[in-house]
Amino acid sequence: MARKRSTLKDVAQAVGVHVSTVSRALNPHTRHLITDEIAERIAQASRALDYRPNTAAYSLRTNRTKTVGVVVPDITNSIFPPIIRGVEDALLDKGYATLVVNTDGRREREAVILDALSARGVDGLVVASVQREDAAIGELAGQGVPIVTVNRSVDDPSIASVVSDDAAGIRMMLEHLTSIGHTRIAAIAGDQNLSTGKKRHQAFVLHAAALGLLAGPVRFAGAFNEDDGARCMGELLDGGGRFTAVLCANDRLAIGALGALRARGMRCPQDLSVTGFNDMPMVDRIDPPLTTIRIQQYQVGFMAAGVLLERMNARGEAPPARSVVLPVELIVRGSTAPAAASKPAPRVRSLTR
Amino acid sequence: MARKRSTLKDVAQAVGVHVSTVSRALNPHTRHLITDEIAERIAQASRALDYRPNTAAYSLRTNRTKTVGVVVPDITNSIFPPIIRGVEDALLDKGYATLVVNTDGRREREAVILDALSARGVDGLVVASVQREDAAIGELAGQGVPIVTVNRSVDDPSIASVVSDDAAGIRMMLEHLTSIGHTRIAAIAGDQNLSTGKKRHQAFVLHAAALGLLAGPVRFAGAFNEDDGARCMGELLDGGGRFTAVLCANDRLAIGALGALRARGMRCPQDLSVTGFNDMPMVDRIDPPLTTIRIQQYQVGFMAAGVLLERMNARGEAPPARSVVLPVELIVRGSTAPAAASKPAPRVRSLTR
DNA sequence: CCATAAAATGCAAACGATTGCATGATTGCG
DNA sequence: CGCAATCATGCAATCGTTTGCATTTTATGG
Repeated sequence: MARKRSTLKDVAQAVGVHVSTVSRALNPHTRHLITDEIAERIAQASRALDYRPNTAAYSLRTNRTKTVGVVVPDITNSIFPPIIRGVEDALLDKGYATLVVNTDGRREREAVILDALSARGVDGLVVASVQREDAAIGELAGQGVPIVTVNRSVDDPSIASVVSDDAAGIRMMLEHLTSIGHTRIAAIAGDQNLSTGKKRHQAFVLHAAALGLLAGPVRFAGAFNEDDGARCMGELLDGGGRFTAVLCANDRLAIGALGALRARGMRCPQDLSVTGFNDMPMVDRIDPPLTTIRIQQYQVGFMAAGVLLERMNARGEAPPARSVVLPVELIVRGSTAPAAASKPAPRVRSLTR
Repeated sequence: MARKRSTLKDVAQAVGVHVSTVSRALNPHTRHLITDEIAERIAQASRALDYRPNTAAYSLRTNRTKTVGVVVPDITNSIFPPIIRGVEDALLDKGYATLVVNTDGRREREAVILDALSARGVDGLVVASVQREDAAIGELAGQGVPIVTVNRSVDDPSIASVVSDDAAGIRMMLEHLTSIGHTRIAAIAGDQNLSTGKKRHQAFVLHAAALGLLAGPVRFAGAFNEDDGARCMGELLDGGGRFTAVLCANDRLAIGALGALRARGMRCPQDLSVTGFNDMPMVDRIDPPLTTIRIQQYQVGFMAAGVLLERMNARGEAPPARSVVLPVELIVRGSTAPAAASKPAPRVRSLTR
């Protein structure tokens, strides 16, 4: 970047030694091969000349790019930036740079994306956009590319992952709801092709039964977004089932659900309690503030980077896939209230159309 | 990344030509030097072998990395992801990868960051974290590094920039407020070392005078965040000046201000109107929904990438610095109401402490 | 049909680092 | 004091591309 970068050769010339000596002196790994005095002079000269190793040359020779790819559905979705931040922070001082790419959840685009990353020869991959069955990921892993999925996981247990404790989160939420008197609980579930969607829904079914409450009607959202949340809430309300709370598979669905509720002139939490999952930024500021499950977004990213480093540094065979699960926390806010104050969902048709 | 990548040599061998011929045939720029028939055979072989050029070797030889750095204060701040997305989208199909780094607004960290980018030899820089006077940026630009600032600009006009029309936004907001009867307007201004803080505040002063209204008390926030917004709002209320609306230099300040307002038992917009700037995601869902100025975040990023490409491709002297200003839009929501309904700020001390 | 210009391809030298091996210097020990 | 072992450094090949120049092939025109 600077006008004229100095190279190993320049430093070697300045000190009067061979370039290989400089290389060794500057590499902590081979530093011990060099006499202290010479090494010191080299260190000084390298500082004086502001020497920076040429990444391209290093990569070409060693076949390591010191770059990792981070694949997310959409960086614009505020669940991901903290995760990315965690990954970057964990990797930066290890000398790794981070290439973030967006798939928009589209399969074809994912192919193009992975192509671009592959062409750049990233040393490893942190993937947040994975589905439960993911051929592309499986193939790459099979080829020996270090991979760790984050936030979501694939069903294949041989792929390392760092996720949040979805099941515990749902259980805690259900316990919270029952503790304030709710017994009829509906759900807006997420995409069952995603581990988060699947796990959360399974937990809902399982723990609802265990707690002896009536799992109410369930709608499955196609995507984890506000529009689908609104649509599902509309369908639930139109469906005529009886319930006093709606458990949503994530915050965005919950936000959409709240919108649909309001559009029909109903109030949360007076008429219906609504819960989310993730504790996205700002959900504490919306109306009503959302009761949700807080996941450790930054930590998840940070740990994923750690697991990835472990795999990238494993010289021989890949270490056994680690599956890290981080604890979650229940955050009670204004969108849930005692069931006593709630009326069952009305059976009336929606007002408009 | 794949087990064993094929190289130019492999393709050359397969076709029975020299590697330089393959190189030329595959490069659109030199493609015309090669006989159509051979070129075609090379194209096929390269496809069959799934040949991908080695980025490291390319970079080493040409001294271009096909990588640009994007420097933001914090990717976690939801104003930036759409900008980054715009940059990435504009650059991806031109074959450029994007390295995003966070400075956290800290100067020392910025140095480290730029170091890391410099070491990686990025071809250009999109900088969103710039201050009005920025030595580091000026120096890099002086060294001939293609740079464009985004969202913010530096005072030095020789640095290219893509920003939103801050002045127009403030004018529109003031016009909106006066149109609904406000005449005494206070302000929470941003950091005057940032172009956005400075420009918006200048516009406030200028247009308030032009509209013949009473620019009320002003507080300067140190950072564009909720905490400082709350603090400033507190000071305004304690200050005892009279005003019916508070114009905040951005949404986060406004959100903090709303919090402080509520903490004192006052209501928005009944007691006081509050306005923001940027139209961040979710500000339409908070309570009350924020009246603000919508900036074209994605477009700003996209255009910045375009300007950068122009500079990176300029072989000889850098083209004259372009300064692009994108239009903004007034979004009226629930946080502003006619002044008639507002009572002047009370002169009482805050309730707690 | 040959000389010559033009077009197509091959050759080889970079780019800047790493690293196995060779060599020269030093040390230790008998 | 000499020989071997050890240590420090130098040598040179290598990674995969690009590209100026040399060389070969083809086309052109007299």
